[in-house]
Amino acid sequence: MKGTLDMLILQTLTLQPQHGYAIAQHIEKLSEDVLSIEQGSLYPALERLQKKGWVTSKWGESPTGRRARYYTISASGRKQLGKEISSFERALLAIHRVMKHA
Amino acid sequence: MKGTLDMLILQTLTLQPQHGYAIAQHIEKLSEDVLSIEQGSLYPALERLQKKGWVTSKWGESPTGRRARYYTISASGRKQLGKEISSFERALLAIHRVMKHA
DNA sequence: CCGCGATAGGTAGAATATCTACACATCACG
DNA sequence: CGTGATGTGTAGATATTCTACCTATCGCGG
Repeated sequence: MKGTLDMLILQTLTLQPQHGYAIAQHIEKLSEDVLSIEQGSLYPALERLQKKGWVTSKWGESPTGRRARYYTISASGRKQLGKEISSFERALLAIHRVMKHA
Repeated sequence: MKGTLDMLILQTLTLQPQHGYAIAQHIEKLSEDVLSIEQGSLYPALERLQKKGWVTSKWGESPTGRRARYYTISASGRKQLGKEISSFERALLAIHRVMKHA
């Protein structure tokens, strides 16, 4: 699904700060492999979110001992997430109205 | 919503053959003005659908007496619509699983 | 009669998002 | 020693959509 990556990432980060690779794995696993987050989408998306101030990041160490950049959702990020969820649901309802005939 | 325009157009054409302007109006009205189909998206999309063989078109006359190109969904278009609906629903479920926590 | 909004079709170019395909590095395991 | 998993990232192509135009006809109010 196009245009939902930011929302999915932000949602994932509400659980806990995570590094990029883990975010992608989390989403793929929860979606039962329906959604796949390519690296070429993931990292630009994370940069985008950071540039907008919706996430912050710092270098850390992953559970496997490797260097990893941990992302944390900010207050404005949570606000943005709320907006994205409601506009997503709004659009969904609208599509539903068109598709379910009438 | 990105990537759903083709589906919405094809769905609209299952009701009856229609010209571009009417398709856009139909979708906008049914969606209660949540979705808006810009001409710059609509006509390229119709060309795309035609190139793929999912719709056919011919010149006709609109109820207001103006020249208008009428689009009709083809058999392969209906097949494609089915595919798009199921992949849409599949993706939707996947997103739901990610968003509704877990 | 004249202008304007609605109806109808269309294009050009920019912006955006995503994907494919790389490159790099470390670690564990066979 | 090689391969797959973990981890970050970039370059370039592709696709879709949007903004902003252009053309033309019709009906209506002033």
